[in-house]
Amino acid sequence: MLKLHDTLTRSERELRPLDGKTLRFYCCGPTVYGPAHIGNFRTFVGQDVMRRVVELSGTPTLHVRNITDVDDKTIRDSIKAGQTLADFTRGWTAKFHADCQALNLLPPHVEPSAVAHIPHQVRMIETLVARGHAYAGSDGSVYFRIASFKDYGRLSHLEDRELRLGASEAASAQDSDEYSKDSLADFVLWKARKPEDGDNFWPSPWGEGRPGWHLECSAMIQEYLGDDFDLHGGGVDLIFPHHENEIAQSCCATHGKFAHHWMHSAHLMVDGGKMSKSLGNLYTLADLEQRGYTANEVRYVLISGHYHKPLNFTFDSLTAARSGLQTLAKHEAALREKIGASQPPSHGELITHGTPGLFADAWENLLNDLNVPGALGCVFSKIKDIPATRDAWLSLWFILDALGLTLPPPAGSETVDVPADIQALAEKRWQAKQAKDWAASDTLRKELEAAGWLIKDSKDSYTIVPK
RNA sequence: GGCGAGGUAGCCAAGUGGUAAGGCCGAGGUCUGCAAAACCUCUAUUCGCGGGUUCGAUUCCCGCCCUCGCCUCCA
Repeated sequence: MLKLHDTLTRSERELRPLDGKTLRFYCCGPTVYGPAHIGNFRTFVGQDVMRRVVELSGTPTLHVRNITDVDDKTIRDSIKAGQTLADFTRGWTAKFHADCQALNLLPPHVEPSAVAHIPHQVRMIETLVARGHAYAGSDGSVYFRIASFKDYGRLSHLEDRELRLGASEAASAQDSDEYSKDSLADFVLWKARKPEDGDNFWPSPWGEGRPGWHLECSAMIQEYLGDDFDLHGGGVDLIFPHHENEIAQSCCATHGKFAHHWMHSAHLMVDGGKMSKSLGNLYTLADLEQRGYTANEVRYVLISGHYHKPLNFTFDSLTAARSGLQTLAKHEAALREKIGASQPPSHGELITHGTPGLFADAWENLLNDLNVPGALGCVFSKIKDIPATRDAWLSLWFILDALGLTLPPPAGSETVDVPADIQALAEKRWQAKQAKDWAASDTLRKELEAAGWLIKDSKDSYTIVPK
């Protein structure tokens, strides 16, 4: 049974499905107005490890992750791009899916889009208005009345004073919208149509407009997971206001408790500082692939720190990931050959037949609040002396699958096309070497190196690899 | 200012009231004509700083310093 830190109670709690069968959880997904960056993916990868551990423990999951395809940024940028909102977000959603697949993320069972659930959101607002938790402002927007929910601030542990402080700053901004609210800290559920929204508006009992950001998650959670569900996750920055607002909306619109467990991932930092576009250190998967790194290497880096601690991303860590994966791959390949196995077992096969076995210590680390670095340490400690048995091999894959790691071909095993002239030079060197003409042999090797090729000799043959 | 998360070797990063996993890099060795690969060995008397509790603290308590995040549209 997985013990997972819970943000709300600030303690580690066992993650038990409410219905005793399936772990039902929701993760806040991306806003599709551009490529997701590796910081976003740190959160998704962490959630993926959580899901894999739960499933490998024998508990099936119901994983729901939304696509935010309507908000200020998607509208703004789609208009800028001269595309309809639907066309614009479809493209970025496809890119997101491609990245997820490259990173070996298990696809959610349900991936609802905000635009496809406008009626659900409108219904939820109607309920909130009917129950006195929401009101229409003078500007045609609808707001949630924070004062009507006594537990507001419980997740983020913000006191009334802090909430008011934020509100007073908003007031100083003199945004005319703010005056439509009863309290400056109230947040918007339905945004009245504005000229800059273009064609992107929907009808509602309060006039044309579009839903506020926080509402979509609440509405789609109710639709797919009900009033109570097991776990909700996201990055730490979503704790406030996003998740706080979700709790308020959902608890007031339903009679449920909403999420029974909260998982938040710490931020990814770059070169010791925060990631931001202005600093030029915001990387996407494509950026890193262009520099020659693989998605699997990126995944390794993203899980190499505990999800609850800030992780510093550097290119050195990416290089270290490559070497580490290569070490694992080498031993795994040798083991596989010895036992005559072919393809690694699939996630599904491991769920039904897999056990931690030899790597029980690594598995314990994972069950202990997803201690991935600890688990990796256990794996590396044993991998060199792993017994040549099928059980050991399956146990290894049980852990690797929990981490969602795939292994690259061991270095030197891949076949590369060697140009004929290089091939000829290499052959000439081999002949010189066979004739024990070391001087000629070394000269030819240097020539080959200058051309970008390395010669690796073995007892009675050699291989040519690109430098 | 408030709230929260962190500060462990050159880099990344676990962990524990009893004297510091693992990875990467680096060094030495075995092997090799020399390399490469592989394998072996080594690399923090010390866990941000100062106090306290304790037989004993990196681990608990107090104070301080630093980093990061949130404080209404950021994973």
